[in-house]
Amino acid sequence: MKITNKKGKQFRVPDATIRRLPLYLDKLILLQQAGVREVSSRQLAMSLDIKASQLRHDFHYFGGFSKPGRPYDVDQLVPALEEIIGVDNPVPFVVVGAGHLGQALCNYANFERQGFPLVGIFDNDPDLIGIKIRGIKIEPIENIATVIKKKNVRLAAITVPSLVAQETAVKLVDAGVRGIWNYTPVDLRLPKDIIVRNERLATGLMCLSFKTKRLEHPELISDD
Amino acid sequence: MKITNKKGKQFRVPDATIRRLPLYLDKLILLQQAGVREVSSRQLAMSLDIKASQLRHDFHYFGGFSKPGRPYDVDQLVPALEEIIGVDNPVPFVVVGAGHLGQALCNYANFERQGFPLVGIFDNDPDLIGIKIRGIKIEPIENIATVIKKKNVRLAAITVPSLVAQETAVKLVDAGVRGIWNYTPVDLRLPKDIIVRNERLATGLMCLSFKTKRLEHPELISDD
DNA sequence: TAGATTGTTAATCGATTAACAATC
DNA sequence: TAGATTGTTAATCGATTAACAATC
Repeated sequence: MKITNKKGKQFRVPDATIRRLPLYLDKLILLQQAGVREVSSRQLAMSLDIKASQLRHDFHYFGGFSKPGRPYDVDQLVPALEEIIGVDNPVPFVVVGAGHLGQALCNYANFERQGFPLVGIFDNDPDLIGIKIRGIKIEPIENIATVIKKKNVRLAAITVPSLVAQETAVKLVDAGVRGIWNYTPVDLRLPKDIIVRNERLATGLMCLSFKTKRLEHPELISDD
Repeated sequence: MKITNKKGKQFRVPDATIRRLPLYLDKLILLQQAGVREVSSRQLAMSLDIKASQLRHDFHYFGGFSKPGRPYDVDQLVPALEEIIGVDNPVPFVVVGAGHLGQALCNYANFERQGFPLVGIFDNDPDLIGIKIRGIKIEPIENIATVIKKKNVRLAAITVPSLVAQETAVKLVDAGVRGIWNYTPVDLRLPKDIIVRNERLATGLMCLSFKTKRLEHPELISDD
């Protein structure tokens, strides 16, 4: 991803770095809550099981979080990363589909703590409509557009049945959603400028299975 | 990951390749169910949004799925990949923690279809114990060891509260579990030969946020 | 045969790690 | 000062892509 900073200088941030930024922020918030004021690249990297030089290399794309000789100031670093990642202001999101998975997402307290307030839950099941989860009433799907426009929602999670995944996604995009967190096994067809993140549950189990299988047959492995 | 094949030849399979194997299998099973008999690297790669040469390169580590000039035979490729990934025989797994997330995982029909039968659900909440999900009764956590040993379970998903995540993981490992699918935000400390896969829900939202934020400010981007 | 396809190697590209001067 | 630390560049490592002979 190529981006331009405030001074107009263009630079390219590797995808691998982008994927690590949330992990850094995650750990730093924990440290902050624990009252830690300073952290070195070595400490922070170790807790994330990566090399310190990799962390400094990542930070170097954005530059100037500290000075040579001084460790990082946690209270400075947290807001700096929040701005880079785009969670310096709260980023509201909605969940479409209030089955078990949808409700699990809604109940996940960490989202709010990390700057993602839940502002809407939608489902078409009459038994669910009206029920409150974390203070949010489940609304019928036909209300999606209204809520999204009113609350200026940019992100939505989809946990609906496969059969209605595509049409749900289209409704969301039409209403203004820019990023979709797709928990269905469907390949959504959406305009190129819409970011889709697919969470494929079963592939996680398969990766685990592959790796543990190798470990059950030591004669088949030789770790280096 | 370095492995040795049946002829005793050692070779190293890149992690990136391992991560793609389940995706290949996933698509191929869909094709098989749709009655498709043959597929070229080009077709299969396109549906996964990767290059055909990458797919052939990946397959080349395991070798011999087809012959030059002939596309792949779906009915041959599926079992071959299943064996490589380690799902040629059913791989039973259990879910510990029957809250919304746990129940969502239990209800996910695709696991069974992909070779991962659910054989146990555990929770300590008296209101949940005894309830059946997909024919499986929720049992108290103290029963974990018995079930795992009896059914020879190697994989377990943890969706318990953070506070008891570590002790739950230890119980599982002591009972014989080799791979843990960790849905808690806790860094589990376990023996090195135990494979842990962490699913960090909040980082998914953060990645989405980063990318959509850039797209909202076109002046900050220049995609190449 | 002509067109399509695989297996396989080489070339390119990207990501990680090491090294170290500058600094506290 | 001595030890620890960052920012930054160069070196290494790994992953992707291109190219093409062999084959159907």
